[in-house]
Amino acid sequence: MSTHDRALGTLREMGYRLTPQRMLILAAVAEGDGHMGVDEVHRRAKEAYPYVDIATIYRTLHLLKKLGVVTEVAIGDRLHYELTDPAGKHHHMVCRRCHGAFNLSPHYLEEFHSTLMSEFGFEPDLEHFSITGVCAPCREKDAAPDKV
Amino acid sequence: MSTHDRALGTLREMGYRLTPQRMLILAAVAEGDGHMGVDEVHRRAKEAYPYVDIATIYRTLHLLKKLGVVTEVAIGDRLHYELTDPAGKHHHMVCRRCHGAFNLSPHYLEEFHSTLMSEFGFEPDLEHFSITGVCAPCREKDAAPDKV
DNA sequence: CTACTAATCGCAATCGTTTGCAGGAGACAT
DNA sequence: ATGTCTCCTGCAAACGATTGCGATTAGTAG
Repeated sequence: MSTHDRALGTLREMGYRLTPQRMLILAAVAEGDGHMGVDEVHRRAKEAYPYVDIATIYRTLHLLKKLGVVTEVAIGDRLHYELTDPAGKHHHMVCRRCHGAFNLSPHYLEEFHSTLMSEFGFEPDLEHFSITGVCAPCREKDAAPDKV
Repeated sequence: MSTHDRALGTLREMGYRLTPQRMLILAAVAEGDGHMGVDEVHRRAKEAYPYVDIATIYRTLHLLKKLGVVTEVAIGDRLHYELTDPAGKHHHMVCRRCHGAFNLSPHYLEEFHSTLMSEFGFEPDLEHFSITGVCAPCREKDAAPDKV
């Protein structure tokens, strides 16, 4: 049973209707490898059913996110979506140059989390967390620019 | 010489024009205590000159940010602006409940920064950094709800 | 002070996202 | 299969933010 099928079950269990649009949108996110932009989900969904409205894409992605079926990732200043990783949560490092997204184990944030808690009593939301920066390959390119 | 005056000088030095609108907008940010939303900057600027367009507010704030005169802070999902802290950079912890913003010394992120560098060669942008979460007072309120 | 030039502005159009609303369709009982 | 009840959808309007464009104006030179 795929993550995708299980997600359809989750919808029903939580009392939400299983509409063609929702199945289409979920399928689109599941088929795409990695993070998908809203417009790409829309484009894919329209291939199967041209009348899906962009508003439905947004509403459905928000619903799936609320159910924990998909995860929201900020890439640049746009939100992207991916099937929630069943092997465990992870964060993202997003490269400002190439817009590549790299997974980061939560382990690297544990200490930071507990420091904020003990020092300030501040409980940070680290689930919806992505760090912008420059990845190693792009930094190398900057340091030693190729002949143009 | 105030930070505000120095900022006007910075504009001229960098070859930008010193227009009434820019002075108004900078004054609005300087007068406000702490982070100001774009609409509040607009409202204040309009008090002195009712024709300032919201587009000018955005363009000017982006310019001032590029010059390092103001700092952009994400509060909730809206961007806010404050005069760049001359006493040194700081990050923000923003409470998801009360929308309060608390300063965080960069010191707390140093180790995280160097870990990402050494482990992944990833150079994170930690300047434009704010952490969403729940502050101590709001957490207490949650734990021991008052009689309504 | 006047004239010139390009930066800057206000306006309006546009973008991506969200929301209100009326009609359409899942789910469930009969 | 039919009906009933809501949830859900598509449409269009609205929102905050950005951009193109012609008009205005800051800065500089004469």
